[in-house]
Amino acid sequence: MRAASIKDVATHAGVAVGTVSNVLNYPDRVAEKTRQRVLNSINELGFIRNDVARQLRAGHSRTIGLIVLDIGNPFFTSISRAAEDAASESGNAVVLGNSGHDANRERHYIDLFEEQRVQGVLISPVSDITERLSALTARGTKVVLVDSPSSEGDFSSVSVDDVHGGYTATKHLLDIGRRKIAFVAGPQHFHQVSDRLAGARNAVAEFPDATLEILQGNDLTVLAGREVGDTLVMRQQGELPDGLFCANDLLALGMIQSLTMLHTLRIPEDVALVGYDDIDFAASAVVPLTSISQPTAMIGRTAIELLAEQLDNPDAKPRSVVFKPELVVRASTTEAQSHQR
Amino acid sequence: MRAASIKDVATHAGVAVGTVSNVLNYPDRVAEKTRQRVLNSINELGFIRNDVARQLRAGHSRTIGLIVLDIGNPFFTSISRAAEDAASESGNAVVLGNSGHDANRERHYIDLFEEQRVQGVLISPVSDITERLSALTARGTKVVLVDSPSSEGDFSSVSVDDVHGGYTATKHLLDIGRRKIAFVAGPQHFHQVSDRLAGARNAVAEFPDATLEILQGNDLTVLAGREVGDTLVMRQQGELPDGLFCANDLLALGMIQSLTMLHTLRIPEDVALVGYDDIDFAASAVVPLTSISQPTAMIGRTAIELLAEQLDNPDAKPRSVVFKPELVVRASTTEAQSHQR
DNA sequence: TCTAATTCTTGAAACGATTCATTAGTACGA
DNA sequence: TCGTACTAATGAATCGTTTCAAGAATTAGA
Repeated sequence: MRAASIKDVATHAGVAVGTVSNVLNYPDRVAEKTRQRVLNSINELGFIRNDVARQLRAGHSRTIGLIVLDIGNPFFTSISRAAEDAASESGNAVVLGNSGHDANRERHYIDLFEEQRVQGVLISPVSDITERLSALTARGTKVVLVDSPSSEGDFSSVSVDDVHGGYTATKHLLDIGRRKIAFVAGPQHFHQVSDRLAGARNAVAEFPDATLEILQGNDLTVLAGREVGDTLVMRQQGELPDGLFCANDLLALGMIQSLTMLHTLRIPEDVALVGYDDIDFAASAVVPLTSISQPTAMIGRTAIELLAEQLDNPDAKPRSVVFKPELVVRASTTEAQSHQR
Repeated sequence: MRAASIKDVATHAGVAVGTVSNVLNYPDRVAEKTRQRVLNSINELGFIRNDVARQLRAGHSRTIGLIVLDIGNPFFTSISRAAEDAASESGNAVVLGNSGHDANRERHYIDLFEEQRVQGVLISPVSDITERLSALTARGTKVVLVDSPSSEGDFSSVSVDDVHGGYTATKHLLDIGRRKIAFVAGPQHFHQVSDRLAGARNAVAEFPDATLEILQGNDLTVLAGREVGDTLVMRQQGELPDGLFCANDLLALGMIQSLTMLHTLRIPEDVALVGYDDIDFAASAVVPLTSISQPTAMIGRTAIELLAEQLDNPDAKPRSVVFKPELVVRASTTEAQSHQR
């Protein structure tokens, strides 16, 4: 009941193991007649090549590890889907690990991937693990940072200019006349949060009569957004911001939920709202959400390409690609509520 | 620059390779002094165990393959997260493959996983691939069907009683007095769709004055839901259904989007709405969605357990677990719009 | 001090593929 | 018929572990 090996096939076909291997890898080195005989044996025995043995001999696998911060966030789902597609074009598979913003799980996955001798690791880091990643690189496993700029240029990286995105989002609110801006934050040690806030600050600084308030959420989830929103709706009318910029779309969806609950506040008339990431659910929210679109498909694909670069030319300098995010205007910031899509 | 092997460690520590292996796998077979010496060498050389070689020797990997229908659907994300957690408790890793309802990609992943000699495959099948899966089993790779009942009892399976779920959803609409029911379908060759419809039929049959209409969507996505919704809002007032049951939440969210767009229809007063899956975004929709909750975490975890069962006892009969889904009532079907959560 | 029992350590074999230097076989021209 | 040139096929070595029978070293008991 043991799975058939190349040796079994060789015996069955009456040839040497090397010949079977050639049939699989260099078919035209083998005479037509022999090849047919071997192929028949392969079918008859139900032989499936053992990739583990192949990898051992080759010294590396056909696998790429991807470690994301939150698989429940459509932003990362979308990236991983793109990475998977791009990788499979070159015959590689992507193994997905979900750190869930937990440094221990992150470490666990790095260890696992290194033991599995993956070709490379794409990672959206939770914590500062430059050291661990350098060790990885030193031993030959390539690393590409995803959605995180390379601090010292040690690694290749794909990222999106979050400061610029934060600026764009906030500038848009200011441009439509809002002056009492609030930033709905997530935990500020997430660089995504602090960078977007920095951008918001830059934009507000350009308008002397504008103010920026920070509403602290304790996570980047819908629930956290609702919690922040609930505190907001309790305020006096005059103390409300008229422009809200949320650190991501999940927060923004939670905000919408809270703000529309009592039907006392109108979006965007009373409060205009901008999210970040432009996830699919943002476009299909009941008040379609203006958001900052990140090219997730490009991010995933580029990560794979940067990795391929490193693999093809081991001495290549790491390269960083930074995308510019784009504003997508929808009903949550447009007074004339057009219903077009 | 080649990664250090166990042999390098042995040389460096002045012991035999077998001893290094023992330090890693059976530490108490090795004298304290020797063990320390070996551990030092391991650290100094930055040795990382090569899991590929280990697997080759062991004959199997520590990896489990999971093939889902749509990684963009939070239903599957949630299952895979649970499976991953459960697997990691026993030191196994889950490799995720996304078939995207495409039979070719499905086949591709099965091949890949078999070549990688994964311990087992958890799969939510697109097409009827019983034959291919039987071949897998015959060669020693265990199979567990996920969200799909085992047709002939050939494989272990975890599923949820979709007929019952469809019944429950529809019965709820009938119980709150709705009689003109419509089922918003996805492609009917998805068994999830046809089963839920069957349940809906059963419920409607219990009420002589009730009717059931089928609105055909061409996918199980938010966009498809909007398309169906758009055709619906064009209808005359009298021809509208007063109770809608959507084949899944994504469709339902699209429906809400369309129905509320023109502010001519009220949910639930004019049309009550029930979805299916109870994804996170259902609870946080602006009209919180009544839905049929599936125990996704349990599904993922149980799939891993069923697999473990097969692995521990290769002769164990396949076992099928069927969960009952549960109705979760929210504002989309409750006239007295309570704002509690 | 000697023997027996116990604990440590050794190193070759095995896992299943690929590689590559050799050998075997074939075809052709002289 | 022989030699040359080429194509096919062979099978041992290799990748980095784990396993395990056997040998070496240590300890305990008398």
